[in-house]
Amino acid sequence: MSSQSAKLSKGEETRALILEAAVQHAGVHGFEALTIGVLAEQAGLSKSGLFAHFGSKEELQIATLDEAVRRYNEVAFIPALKAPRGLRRLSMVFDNWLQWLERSGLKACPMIAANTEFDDRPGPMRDAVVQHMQRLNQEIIRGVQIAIDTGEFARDADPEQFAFELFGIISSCYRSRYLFSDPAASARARKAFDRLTASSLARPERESITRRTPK
Amino acid sequence: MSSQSAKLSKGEETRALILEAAVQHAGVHGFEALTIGVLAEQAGLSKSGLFAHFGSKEELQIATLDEAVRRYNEVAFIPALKAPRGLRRLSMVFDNWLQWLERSGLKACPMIAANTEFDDRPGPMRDAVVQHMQRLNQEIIRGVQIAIDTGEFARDADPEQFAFELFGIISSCYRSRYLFSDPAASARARKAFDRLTASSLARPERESITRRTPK
DNA sequence: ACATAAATAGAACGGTTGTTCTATTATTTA
DNA sequence: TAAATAATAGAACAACCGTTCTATTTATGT
Repeated sequence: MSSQSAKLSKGEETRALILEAAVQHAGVHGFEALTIGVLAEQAGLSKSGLFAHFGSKEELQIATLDEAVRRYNEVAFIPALKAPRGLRRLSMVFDNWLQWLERSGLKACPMIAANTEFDDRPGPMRDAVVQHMQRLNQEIIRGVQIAIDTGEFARDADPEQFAFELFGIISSCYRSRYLFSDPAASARARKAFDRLTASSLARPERESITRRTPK
Repeated sequence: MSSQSAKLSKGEETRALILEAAVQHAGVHGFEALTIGVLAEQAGLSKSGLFAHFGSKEELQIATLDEAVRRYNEVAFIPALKAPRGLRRLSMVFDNWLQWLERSGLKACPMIAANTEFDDRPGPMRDAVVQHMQRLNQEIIRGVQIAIDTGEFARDADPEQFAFELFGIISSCYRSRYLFSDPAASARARKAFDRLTASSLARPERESITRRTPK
């Protein structure tokens, strides 16, 4: 089940090795702390040797973000597409999202780090973050639209609002986990997600669910 | 209506001036980028002159975070306490939270920056962040509990779950605003908040609200 | 195997980092 | 106003930053 390219040139090989360390480091210490020297030592290279692979620190940062997103898609998003269209797929996208750090062996999420680090600092790095996040947002919106099409969600459900709230749940889950060290974080996120989907369900189903604890 | 101390010593005065610049800088560029040199230049001081006020970079970071939290309480949280107990107060806490950056003239939120920057990096700075955020979380929980006591919220409403989701809405609002530049961000946050409170309302009210668009 | 190209090392660059000194001013207190 | 104290400046420190060179080693295509 090895997914990609058959043969890596020496350059591509070490580049991948560098990005492995870089993704890990960026998540924990941020993209600005992604220094050439530290990274070179961590990868067993000289500063100039590592530098030659990217040409500038900024390009290294962008390459690291790209790699993080690539991994997210590989271990979380794409696998969720094998779930049947509609609510179940949406639910799997959500579950995989919550688990993607453990799946890829990361201690912290580089995407979230990049998000807050560059959301108010114009430049190529910010542009890259915006592009990636917009795309992810669009995927969620599309997933909701599909759930409307299957008839599971109400026709007047609001995909953009759904995506907005979904991002919020993920954010809060990360804070609960890594800042508050709350073991119930994932359960709370699940509960929030269920409440979110319940409010989007087509009417007959929705009533039956909101009333399931009538007393 | 000038709230605090009558007279500032020269030291306290420049310290406040430094922290003004520091809070602004930390929000945009992060707490690690809170360098002595840049900050000294920005405040019109020598490096060593500024340094003497804090003793270490770490203490400067902590002082900056403390100042940011103090301001948040001053312009957002405390003013919301004059709203009547219960849902209306909770609603005002939420509104003021969404507006506190403009109210204090900040371009980015230092608390959120600190949150993602130190959530996975042990040390005194992380401890300070955790403490502040736990306290804020506790205030929200207490606000929900009050709304239960007034009878507005159902007796089985879950204050911790409410706080969890509230944090998520705020987070998502910031991303929508500053990363996506979405002018509808605040409106979406409001809508999410209304949906959140609706699901916590005492039964009679809740039914009347969830059914307000029966068709 | 050999020529060509790619990958890496090492030294050096000016600049900045946090921090520690010693002086020298300002400010407060008596 | 004089003495004591606090606030600030300036120079120096080793350590690191990103980047640019020139060599030298290693991998690649024929």
